Amino acid sequence: MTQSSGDFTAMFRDLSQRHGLACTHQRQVIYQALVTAKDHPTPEAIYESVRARIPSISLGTVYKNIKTFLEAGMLNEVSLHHGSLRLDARLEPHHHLVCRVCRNIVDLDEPDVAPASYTGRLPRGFRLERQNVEFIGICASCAKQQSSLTT
Amino acid sequence: MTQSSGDFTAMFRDLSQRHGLACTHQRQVIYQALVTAKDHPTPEAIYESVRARIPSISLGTVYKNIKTFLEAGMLNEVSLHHGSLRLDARLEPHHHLVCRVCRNIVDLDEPDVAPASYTGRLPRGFRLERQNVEFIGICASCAKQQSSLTT
DNA sequence: CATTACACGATAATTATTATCGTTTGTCAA
DNA sequence: TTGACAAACGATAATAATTATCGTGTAATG
Repeated sequence: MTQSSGDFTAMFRDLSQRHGLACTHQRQVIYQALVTAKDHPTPEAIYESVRARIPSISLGTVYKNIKTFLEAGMLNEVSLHHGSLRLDARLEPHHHLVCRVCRNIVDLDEPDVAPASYTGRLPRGFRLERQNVEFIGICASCAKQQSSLTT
Repeated sequence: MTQSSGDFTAMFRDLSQRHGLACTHQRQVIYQALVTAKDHPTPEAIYESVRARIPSISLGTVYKNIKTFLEAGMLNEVSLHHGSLRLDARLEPHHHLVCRVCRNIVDLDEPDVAPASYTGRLPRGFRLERQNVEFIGICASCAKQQSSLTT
C-alpha cells in the first residue's frame, strides 16, 4: 500500500512538474479521484469522494483544480456543450462540426457522413438506436487568434 | 407575407394538435424562432429573439415551452450532457455509449470502433483534429421501467 | 531558511434553470 | 357563440451549478 501510493505520488509530482503546476496534496487527491472513477463524474461527485480523505477541502478548490487540469490537457470533458442548453430543431438525422475553442457548431448533412460502427459487445439488454458523430477541430478565426498569442 | 406567415400558422396549429399541445401565440413564435435559427441557440438567445415580437413574454415561458417541445420530440438538444460538467480522465481516444433516458455513459474502446468519415467540404480554414462518436440508445433498466409505464 | 508567487478555504456573486401562484386564454361541447 | 375547465401565461421566488474575491497558508526556488 505504501508502495503503490508512493508510486502515485511520485508519478503525480512528475506529471505536475511537466505541466508547470505546483504539486499540492489537494491536487493529488483530486486527480486520483478523477482517474480512479469508473463512471464520468461531476465536480460535485469528485468533491464528495475527495472529502473522505480531506474533510476540510472546499468545493471551490475542486472546481478550480478541475479547470486547471482541463486547461493543462490532463483531463477531458465528456461534452463540449455543457453549461447552457443548445437546441436543434432539425429533426432529420445529421451530424456536427465543432470548434473546440469557440464551440460554434456547423451542421453536416447526413449523406456526406459515413457512420462509425462498433464491433464490440454491448452491455446486456442495451438497445442501440442511433449515433451522434462530432467532428472536432479548430475554426479559422480561432486558429488565427491562437497563433497571434504565441508570437 | 400574409401568405407565408399564414402557412406557418396553419402548419403549427396542425403540428400542435398532433402532439396534443394547445396552440398559443407564444408557442408559435418560440417554435418559429427555433426552426429559423441558423446556429444552435440557447434558451436565452431564443428569449431575446422572441422578445422582438412579443415584448411581454417571460423567460420562464420560453424555458417551459422548450421543455415541452423537447418532450414532444419536436426539438432536440445538441448534447445529452449539458447541465453539469462530466469529466473523463482517460486521455487515449475512445468513444461512448449513452442511454438517452438515464444518460449513463459507458466507455467503448477505440479498437472496437471504426470511425465515421466525412466526404463533404469543410468550412474554409477549419482544421479537423479528431472525432467523438456517441452511440445512443436505451439501457436495459430504463427500457424495463418505460415498458412498465405503458402497461 | 527566507522570499515570493501561487494555492487554499470561506464566502459572496453570478448564471442557468425550475417551481409557485394568481390571472388569462385556448379548447371543446352545449 | 358562449361558458366551463384545463392548461398556459407572466411575475417572481427558489434552487443548482459555477465563478470570483480575498485574506491566509504553503510549495518552489535559490
